Amino acid sequence: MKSRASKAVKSKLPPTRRRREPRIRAILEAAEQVFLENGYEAGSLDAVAARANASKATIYAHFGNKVGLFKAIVASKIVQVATPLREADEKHVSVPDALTVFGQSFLSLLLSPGPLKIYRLMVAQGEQFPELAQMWFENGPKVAIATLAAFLKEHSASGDLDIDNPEQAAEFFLMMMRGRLHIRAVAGLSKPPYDKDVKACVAAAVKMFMRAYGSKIK
Amino acid sequence: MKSRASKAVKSKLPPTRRRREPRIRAILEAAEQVFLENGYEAGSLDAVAARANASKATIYAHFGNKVGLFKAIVASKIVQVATPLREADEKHVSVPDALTVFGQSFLSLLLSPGPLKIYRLMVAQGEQFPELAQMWFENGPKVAIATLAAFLKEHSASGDLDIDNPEQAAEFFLMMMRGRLHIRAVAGLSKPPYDKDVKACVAAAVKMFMRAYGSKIK
DNA sequence: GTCTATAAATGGATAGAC
DNA sequence: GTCTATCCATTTATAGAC
Repeated sequence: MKSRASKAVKSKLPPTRRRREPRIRAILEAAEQVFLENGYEAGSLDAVAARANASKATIYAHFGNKVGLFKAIVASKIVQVATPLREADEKHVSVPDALTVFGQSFLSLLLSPGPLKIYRLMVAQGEQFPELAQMWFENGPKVAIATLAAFLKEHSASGDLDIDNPEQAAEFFLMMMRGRLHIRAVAGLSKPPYDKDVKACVAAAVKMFMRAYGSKIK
Repeated sequence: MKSRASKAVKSKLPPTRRRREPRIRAILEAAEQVFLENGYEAGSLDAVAARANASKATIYAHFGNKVGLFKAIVASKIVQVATPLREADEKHVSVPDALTVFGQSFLSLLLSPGPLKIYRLMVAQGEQFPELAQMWFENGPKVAIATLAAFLKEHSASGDLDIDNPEQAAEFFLMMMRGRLHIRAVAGLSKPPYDKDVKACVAAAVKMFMRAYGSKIK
């Protein structure tokens, strides 16, 4: 059923023409597809090899075993999907506007396919791969909280907000935005696009947040 | 390694002595253990049979196939762990006190082993079993929101609270309580007991909630 | 470095006896 | 209703050639 035309490929691409580490990139891409789509248990190395147009022996030569390949691919994907979080610039007029912009980009990221699949993997396999779970938490949730907390602390010092515990307030805001949206998405109960829901959730969360923490002195 | 002394058992328990549906109960219990502990893919029917001291053929006779057994066991477990949510009585003095009591029991439930494992299963396999995911959401998150929303609506009408959208406010409160606690627990990054964290999270959420929604007229 | 071929084990599912 | 025994597909992993 799953025939691979490896003979034809081999004749068309002589060894010298191939770049160094020729199959590694293909294997990594294939593994990302397979594991993120099917999970760790259901993702087979046969499927990875077929998708990468490589042999299983090559996979073992480079990654040792299934665990090694899984760790490599998930670790790289974690960093990859988390990078947008580190590019948070705030040059906005009012605090609510800044919260809205930040919130929308954060929530959109959270609901996009990559992070959603990583979340599923971490929830399902976190106990089996503690280092990955740790890495995911440090690069994802923790960064989001810290980034927002810094912003809140700043604007609390300047009198725009009235916040005792910026970290906690940041957590509250991020959690409130999620509401039912994220939980339903990860369980497969809702499908994209989420644009409209994202805007509504962020707006509601901003309103509630300002009601609680908006400076009364003005 | 996994030898089963089925011969001895058979001679000691004659057919008439066994209750009706003799092996079903044992199989169900074993399946709950195996699937909740290992997930759907990694949970094998061999393991279920061994734990139930039954044969795989008996499993197939009763449940048809692996999917059938999985659905049966998860559906029953969903109802089982969700029942405490439906027993919410509120006869407390102040609104903050009621929120605290409700919040603590809710958050403790959310972090206890059963619900935690069901959550992992639903996140990992939700797309594969939409009916189960639906059932879980209706019996879990939805009930929690509805219960709290009814309480909030009541106390908003009586002037204790100042809330436009009770459902949304309920969602906010439930999400705020969770904070980092739930996400870290499901990913295996923290272990019980959570008692101290639960109290702290609930107290913080109640404080923030009252700050936003506490009636100003009094 | 990469392949083909194959070993070794596991796991879902069934046939047939009792 | 339950068991033993078995089938067959899949899957992890390796040996050895090129």
